[in-house]
Amino acid sequence: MDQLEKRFLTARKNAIAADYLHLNDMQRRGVLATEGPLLLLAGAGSGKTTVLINRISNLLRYGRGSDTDEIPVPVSEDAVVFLEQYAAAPDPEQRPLVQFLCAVEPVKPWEVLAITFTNKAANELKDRLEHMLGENAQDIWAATFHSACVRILRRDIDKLGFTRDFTIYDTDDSKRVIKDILKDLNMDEKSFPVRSILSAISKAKDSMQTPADFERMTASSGDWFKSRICRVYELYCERLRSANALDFDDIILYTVKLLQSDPLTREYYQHKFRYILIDEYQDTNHLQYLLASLLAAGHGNICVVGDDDQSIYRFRGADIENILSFEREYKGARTIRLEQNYRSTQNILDAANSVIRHNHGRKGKTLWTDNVRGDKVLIKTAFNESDEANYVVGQIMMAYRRGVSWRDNAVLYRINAQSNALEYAFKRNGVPYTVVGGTKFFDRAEIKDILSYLCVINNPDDDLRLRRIVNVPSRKIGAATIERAEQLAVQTGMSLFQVFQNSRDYPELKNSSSKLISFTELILQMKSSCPNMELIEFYDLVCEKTGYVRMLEEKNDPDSRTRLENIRELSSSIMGFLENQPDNPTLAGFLDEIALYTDLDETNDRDNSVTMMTMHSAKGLEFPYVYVVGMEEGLFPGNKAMGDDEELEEERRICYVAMTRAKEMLILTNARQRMLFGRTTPCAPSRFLSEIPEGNVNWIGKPDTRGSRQDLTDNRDAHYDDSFPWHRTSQERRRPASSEQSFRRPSSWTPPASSGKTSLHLQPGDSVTHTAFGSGMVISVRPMGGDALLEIAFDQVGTKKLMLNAAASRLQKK
DNA sequence: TGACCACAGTTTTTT
DNA sequence: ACTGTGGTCA
Repeated sequence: MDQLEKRFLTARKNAIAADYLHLNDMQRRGVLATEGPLLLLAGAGSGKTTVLINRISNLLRYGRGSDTDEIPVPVSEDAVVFLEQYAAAPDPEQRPLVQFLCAVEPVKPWEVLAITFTNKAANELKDRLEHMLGENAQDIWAATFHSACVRILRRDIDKLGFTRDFTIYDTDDSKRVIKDILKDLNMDEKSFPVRSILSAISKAKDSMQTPADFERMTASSGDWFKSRICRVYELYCERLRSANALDFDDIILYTVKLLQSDPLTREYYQHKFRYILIDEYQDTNHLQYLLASLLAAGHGNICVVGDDDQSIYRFRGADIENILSFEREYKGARTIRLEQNYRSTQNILDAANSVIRHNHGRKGKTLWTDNVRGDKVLIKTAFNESDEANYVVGQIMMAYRRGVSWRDNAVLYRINAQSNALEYAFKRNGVPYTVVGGTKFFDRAEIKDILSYLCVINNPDDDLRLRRIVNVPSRKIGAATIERAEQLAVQTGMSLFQVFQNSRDYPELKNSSSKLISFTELILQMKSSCPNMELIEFYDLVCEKTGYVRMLEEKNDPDSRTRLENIRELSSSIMGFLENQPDNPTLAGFLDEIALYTDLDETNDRDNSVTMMTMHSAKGLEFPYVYVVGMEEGLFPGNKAMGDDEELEEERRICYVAMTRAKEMLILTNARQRMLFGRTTPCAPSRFLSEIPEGNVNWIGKPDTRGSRQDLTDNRDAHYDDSFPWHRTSQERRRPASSEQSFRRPSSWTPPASSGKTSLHLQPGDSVTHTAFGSGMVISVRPMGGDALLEIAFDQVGTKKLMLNAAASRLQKK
């Protein structure tokens, strides 16, 4: 290689790097190292998504130009000089020419596969890519493991003996199947809990054990218990197969099987995906690892991003070993650590680092930051859970008066049950809050019912969902009838629906035959009108013709009203689907989307309330003020983790995740006694608290330095007197540049006045009574064209959105 | 076939 | 404390 070529290579690298000067050194290395296996260890708040996005943009712009010594075209002195100048002083105008000179096989969008775990993450990735790359980004496969696999299976699953219109069973569907099997096998649900059977099956699938493999394994151990479960597993697979259904594990499992068994399909995808990126690699299970390595085997360009310290999903199969042994699995892998944190203050990071250092099975990373030292981490020991809740709400109210928005606060807990005491205190003090998690929209019975109708219309042979809705609303088709029909279905090999249709031919169904047939006709009639209608009109038709809506209207109690509203809500998510997915606006397309998309409640950025959620749900989020409650032995770490090192380390990682959510201020609280599951028990402070260096904390009411009497008597107002390190105003504090700043409001902020024709003036925090929904608290008021959208948290029926003018006559301010 | 009562379980959650 | 479920009875 001559001198000029050497100069060219250096100049090329520098010129490409010049496009990424806004990144720090490590981030830029992650962007430019395009070839071969790469492990990106991205600590909390280290700008991981930014690296992913820029990495993809680099691939599309320059291909492997930044990471190869190839020189595709002869080099001229002029070109080298030009690049050297560009690298020294980049001029955006020149970029096209730079791209022309530096690119080595620029990557096509459809050659990139970017996999995430959640739809939310996938969408965020897509949005940011589109923002950076424009239309081009549309063709990048940015998807969750499951949606990518469904896409692959919809093309080729017939090679595995399913048909391409397979349905997807969610966890509830799977449970239903297990329950049915247990009944058939005369097995007791108490000795064989559905949950643990399901997890045993999931585990077997994760290690690619067929029921036969499973049997072989258990036969040698002679474990009767396991052999029963094995039988259930066997039947479970059979039933899903005959229903042409896949559960969530199957989606990955069969994709792996397909790729393993069918060379053509395998080679197609291995060739197609030149570059593979996998986010949150620490959360992958064994099957997902296999899938990734199968796909990457073609070009070998696999980049995994993750943080072993944030692996908190062991209970659902995540195998931390995948990330720990990446370098061993992929020869020649490079590792880049992103350790600069842009989120938290020094004190918060020091505290979090010290806690996580107590773990052994980890890669080892130490986060550092340029941010200010900030306030010390605050630990508050409260008397009991309601004292704790009052303290938290009091601190948040004090901060509010100083100009901190409600939404700048998050309260994190280990288990959902802890939210009760908090909600009570927040309600009583009129502080708006939102609980994340709990019952999901798509888990509500009425939603499942309506979706089941749609599934059955889409595919009448879907026995499972048919059974769910055949008698809802009541059509006088009872359990006995269904039981008999089911037996016939098994005997004849027909689906339940077919048996219903032919019920006149079977004496044992004679009595209910007319009811059954009018039901099947109802379904078929709807099915035939489906192709001729807009999906949204069809939805209304289904709601009406099935009598489901009428059933709820006739009941007319608060509960039914909520259900009706949810059904209407579902129609708006159909509209959302139609907006986003113009390519496949069919019923089948919608059902596919819905099956993998459980998380439609986009967190409303505009409503201003304190967020309450589990530490698990908080992963990936950040808040200026974070309260972690329930820092007690037995709760966090939980009793179930005691004495199990692996579990304890997982709890510690959860603690690390929770602590690193905080940007400015971290408050940890524990109670000296707590009522949980109806029992009050004394609690010792969590071991994690003592793992924080004393220099980084300020512990209020540490158990051995203060009596408990005081807390008992004036816990209601105690929080106003507690010292809180407010020695600096939040405006003086240095915060990293981020979009979160934009919604900070001045301290004089008052909620927008409600407008409109009524004399009712409401603002967040007001208590109201509604003639139908009972008493509640106004969470937000948003003016809207002469009217206002109210969001009210009712004590009995949950949070509702109402239009002020329409609701005014039924509302009264307390 | 539907209503009522007793009883058990109760981490964390996505797809 | 609370909720959901399964079994029993009218």
